[in-house]
Amino acid sequence: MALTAKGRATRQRIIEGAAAYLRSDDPAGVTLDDIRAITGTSKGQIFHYFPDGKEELFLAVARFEADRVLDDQQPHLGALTSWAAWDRWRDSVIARYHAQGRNCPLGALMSQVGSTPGAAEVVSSLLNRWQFHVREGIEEMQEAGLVRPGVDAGRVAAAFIAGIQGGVQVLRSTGSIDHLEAALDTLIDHLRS
Amino acid sequence: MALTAKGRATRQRIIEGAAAYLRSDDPAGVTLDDIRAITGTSKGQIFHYFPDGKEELFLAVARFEADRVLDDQQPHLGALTSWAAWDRWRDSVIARYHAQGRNCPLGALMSQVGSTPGAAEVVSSLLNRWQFHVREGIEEMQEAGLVRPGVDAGRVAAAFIAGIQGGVQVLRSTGSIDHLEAALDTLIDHLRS
DNA sequence: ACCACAGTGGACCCGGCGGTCCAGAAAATC
DNA sequence: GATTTTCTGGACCGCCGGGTCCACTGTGGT
Repeated sequence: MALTAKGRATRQRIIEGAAAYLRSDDPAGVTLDDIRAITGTSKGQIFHYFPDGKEELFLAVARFEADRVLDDQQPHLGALTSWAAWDRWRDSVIARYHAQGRNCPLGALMSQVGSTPGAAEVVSSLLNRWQFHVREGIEEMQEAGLVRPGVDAGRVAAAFIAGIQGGVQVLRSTGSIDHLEAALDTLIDHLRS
Repeated sequence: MALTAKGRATRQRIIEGAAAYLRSDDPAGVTLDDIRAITGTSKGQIFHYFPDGKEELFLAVARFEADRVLDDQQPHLGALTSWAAWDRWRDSVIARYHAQGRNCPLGALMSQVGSTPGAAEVVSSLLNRWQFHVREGIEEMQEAGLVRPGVDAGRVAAAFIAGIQGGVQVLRSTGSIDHLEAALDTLIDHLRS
């Protein structure tokens, strides 16, 4: 399948349209017809660009969204070298999810994990990269003498990832962002102590 | 709808069978026909006991599972009055989810949240009760002088809930229980410091 | 013994959704 | 400008799954 410039544009339009739609609705209930309508395309095009149908399209959306998640935290996430930087990162995460409300792109991915095998790998990769950045940040703080050397950077980074994921999940379920804030603040406190 | 003893038994059989099945499979893909087959019943019975169909049945399952989640952590969760008790609780949570692997009853509930309104309330209530017990534990430890009074019990309890939820979610996505352990250990460490 | 109502089984209906197919428009290649 | 390839539109199909219906079988009360 060789794509022309026009073809690539259409394919991208489908992915981004589907992503936006999945972000704002129950992923399980989204149909190809919805996406067709939203993106102003036709069934023919969807299956032209994604021969394996829904699964392939959703996987492409998952990859697209996974990249967005980390991009939205930059440049803060990439340079956690001072307490002020940590606070800025914290604020950016809170702000992002606060704005997004209960509609989480990652949630859409997660719920696909069970069904499609490739999705698990996308989520896994995202989580790894995320945790890596946090761990780097902790280690840099340790080198700068700002965090106690006894702290296990890998372990605390893992706790951050868990706390954020859980906080977002609670946000999705209850609409309250308190848990996300509590998790971030408590763990940053822990680093400071 | 007056239920005889037999009726109640059948109704319960449906709920428990459905719960077990939902626990071990992708919730979104489970059909009434699956449940009918598993529980050895018929369509007629399902709609006899759950007139509103799938939604009502799933809600009943959700309530059933929500109770189980807390019951499985007892008696530890109800008496977090010493460091040893906290460790036992930690171990029981890890053991439970380790045994359960990537199949999480709460996950099934969560993915229903978007669709059915009642599910949100069930999850919300579960999370509240859970967090309440943890908070009580922290406060008791403070009263006993084992935890620094400066710790905000409510906030740290919220962080625990977030950490556990996130840890379980990572477990579901990647199959690794490391994040759950890291979250619990880091937060308990935080209390100890 | 009878009757009323709970319990049970399963055939059936119908709408929705993923997926197929093909014909025609646009565009690249020569 | 002819031909080949890509792109687009939409009619159509088949299956699957939730829900309905009704006939039949217990079962408990009087």
